[in-house]
Amino acid sequence: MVRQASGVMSIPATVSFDNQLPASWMAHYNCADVSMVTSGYTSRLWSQDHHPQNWTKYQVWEWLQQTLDMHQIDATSIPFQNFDLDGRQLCNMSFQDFTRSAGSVGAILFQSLTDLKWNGQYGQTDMVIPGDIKTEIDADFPCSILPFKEEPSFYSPSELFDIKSSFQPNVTLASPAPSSPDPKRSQVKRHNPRGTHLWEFIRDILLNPERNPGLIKWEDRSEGVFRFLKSEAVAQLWGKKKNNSSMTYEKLSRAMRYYYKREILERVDGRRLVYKFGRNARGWRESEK
DNA sequence: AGGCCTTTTCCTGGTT
DNA sequence: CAACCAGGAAAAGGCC
Repeated sequence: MVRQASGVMSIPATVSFDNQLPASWMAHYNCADVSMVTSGYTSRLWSQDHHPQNWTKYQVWEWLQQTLDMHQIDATSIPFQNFDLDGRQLCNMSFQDFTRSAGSVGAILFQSLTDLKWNGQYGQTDMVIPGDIKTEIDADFPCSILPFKEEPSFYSPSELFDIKSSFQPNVTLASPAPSSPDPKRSQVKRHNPRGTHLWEFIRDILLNPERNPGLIKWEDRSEGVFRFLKSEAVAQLWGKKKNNSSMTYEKLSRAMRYYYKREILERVDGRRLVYKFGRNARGWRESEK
């Protein structure tokens, strides 16, 4: 049987980088309003009225992640702890500081920051994404589509609600960063970026109510119970993300059922299209203190 | 190269 | 009957 290529990306289930983030980042992350972070955050991050100079450490971290994602650079290839800085400190770094802190990737980071400082927008120089949706795509799909699609515009603007996972630290980075900038480790590593797991994709739709066109809704926000309103539409969107035009709710739901065993989801009996986040699902609570 | 992991695909059978 | 739900089985791909 010939099966369709799907361009699947996956992340080891066991990855966690909670212990790699500087304490200050985690503190910020824990205190952050998740809905703010996932919806308007990225656009605010790039906007003129939020100059890099004024970034918090957490925003620096966000920028770092998104820039790496844009360039398909493995996040583990740079020592994140060298960027435990706020925006002011970051803006004071010279080109040499960047290369010292991140090897060859430092040049890319320097370029990104320079663009943001002077243009208020990144990607003026080398991005191939056309038009007005560029920034939005970059921000919203930091690690999903660029690597496989030459033309990310296959996402129509209406589909550009945030499907992003970058705000969730425990899935985006895979392994401990090296303690010092090793030139070999710091080389640009062109491999497939971390994809988003299905449950994260679902979660991120839920966390963007204002931009989620009635696909999934919370049934019980505090308990993590949610319901699919447009099951096939969600499946189609998931399929698009995976470059798989034959995705259906039937198949998506099979993948969802595999999460029961791993306690990422809990079964909700007797209610059609209803699921509940389990103890191993992260990042969906309003406050995760 | 091979094993692990997360889906994807298909299927049988049951339920709403 | 259509749309779901439950899982088994096998395989696709990606990653290490």
